[in-house]
Amino acid sequence: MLDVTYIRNNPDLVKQAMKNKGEENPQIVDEVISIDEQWRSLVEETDNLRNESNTKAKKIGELMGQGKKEEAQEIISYTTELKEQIQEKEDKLRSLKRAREDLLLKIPNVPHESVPVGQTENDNEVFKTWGDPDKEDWRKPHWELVEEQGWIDFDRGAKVTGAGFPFYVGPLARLQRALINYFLNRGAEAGYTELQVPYFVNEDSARGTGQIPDKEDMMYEIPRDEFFAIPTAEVPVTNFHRDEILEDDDLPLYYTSYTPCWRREAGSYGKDVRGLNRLHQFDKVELVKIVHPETAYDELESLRKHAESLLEELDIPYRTLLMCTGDMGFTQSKKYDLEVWSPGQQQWLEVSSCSNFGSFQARRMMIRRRKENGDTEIVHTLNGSGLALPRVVAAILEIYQQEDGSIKIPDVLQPFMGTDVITSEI
RNA sequence: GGAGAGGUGGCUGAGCGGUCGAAAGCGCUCCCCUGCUAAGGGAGUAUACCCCCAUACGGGGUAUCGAGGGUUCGAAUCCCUCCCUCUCCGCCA
Repeated sequence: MLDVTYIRNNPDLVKQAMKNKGEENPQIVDEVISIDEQWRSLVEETDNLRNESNTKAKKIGELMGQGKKEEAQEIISYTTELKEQIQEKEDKLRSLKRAREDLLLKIPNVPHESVPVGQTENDNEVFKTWGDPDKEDWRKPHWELVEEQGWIDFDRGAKVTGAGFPFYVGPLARLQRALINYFLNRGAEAGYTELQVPYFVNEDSARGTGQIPDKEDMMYEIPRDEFFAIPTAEVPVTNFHRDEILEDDDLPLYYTSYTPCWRREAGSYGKDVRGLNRLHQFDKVELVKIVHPETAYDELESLRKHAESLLEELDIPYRTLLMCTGDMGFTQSKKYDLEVWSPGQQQWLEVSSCSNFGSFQARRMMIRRRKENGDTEIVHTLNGSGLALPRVVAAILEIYQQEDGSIKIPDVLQPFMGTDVITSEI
């Protein structure tokens, strides 16, 4: 959510940002400003009436104390009238505020000037390519391999829960655990504090990071207890500091957290959901930063580099995309996607998305910092995956597979695996 | 799940229908005194929003005493619903 004052002072800039992001109705900027104006003038009127009412109520108290009941009674009949007027205005105020809020929630974050303007994924900029994607490849897609070897059981997963909830068996379960450990350790080395978090969150938290309104369809719900299963660790981790005022000394805050993630993925079927490409439950190590507004874009670069370094250490070819305005998402001001090369599928798979949200999330969550002069200021938040497991696993299975169907283990994972190769016999 | 107690400012803790945004203590900040150490004196010290002044500073107002609703001219104080914490019982990893 953007600051209304900011919108009021920069209406054209916000409208242009909306157009660049492919939003169709930039005129809601004008609507917000108009409603805000009405709201503000009504606030003033209402506050004045309340002031009068408060003053009179005190007077009544005084008179009652002195036993002057009749005089008090006169004022009471006046304040009773006042009360009705106030109530009327309060109702109007409430509906104006809600209308303003509804519109504000429809205005996306303003992209940073370094973000390329564009409509679709074709306008994203290839920021960096690392390693050598093998375009002509004999290797099998990971789903064939894992089924042959019995490493991932999609069918039993479907029996036990449903499609998109696989079992990882034996060496594959161990491989995932190795990756989780590796990612968490690397996060710790880079200064991220590890958090173990609740896997269900309440409505306020879902609202804080922007899953609701609008995106509630992505989440599994537990209606009886009014919880949502987290679609990413971002939700509990960022909400960790909701409604807090942080000291400047505390900033920047870096957190990392491993969690399963649950996503309904309603409406996505077809070939890009094969195997590990898209699941309803998957594991992810998430990175979250809460930072001083002035350093946010530098923090985004270091976040991106950290995520990239993980892929480099695993020796997996990847490319980094700088997302264009139209493809970056509603809440982001700048975003990089990291994609690994899948030789078995001959395509790129997204394994991380590193974003700067500016003050957009923090404003909804009221995470602030204390400035030198005592004022408060909304902080900036960032997050990125470091990394999402299934597609990294898919890439490892495809890149590291050998002709006999065994999988070499990347060097950095061997200490966690206790072996340098996995075969069906393990 | 059952029974009881409670949720007040950074913390401790008063207040139980009017003059309470809230005593007192602690902590913190600034100033004064004291030539080290210790101690003493004074002032300040929640958040959000609106208005004035105007971009620093300042002034005025409104709301908030777990959350939401209600009673009342007036609620931290009374009533209702919900959330959370603590104690005992039950259950359990």
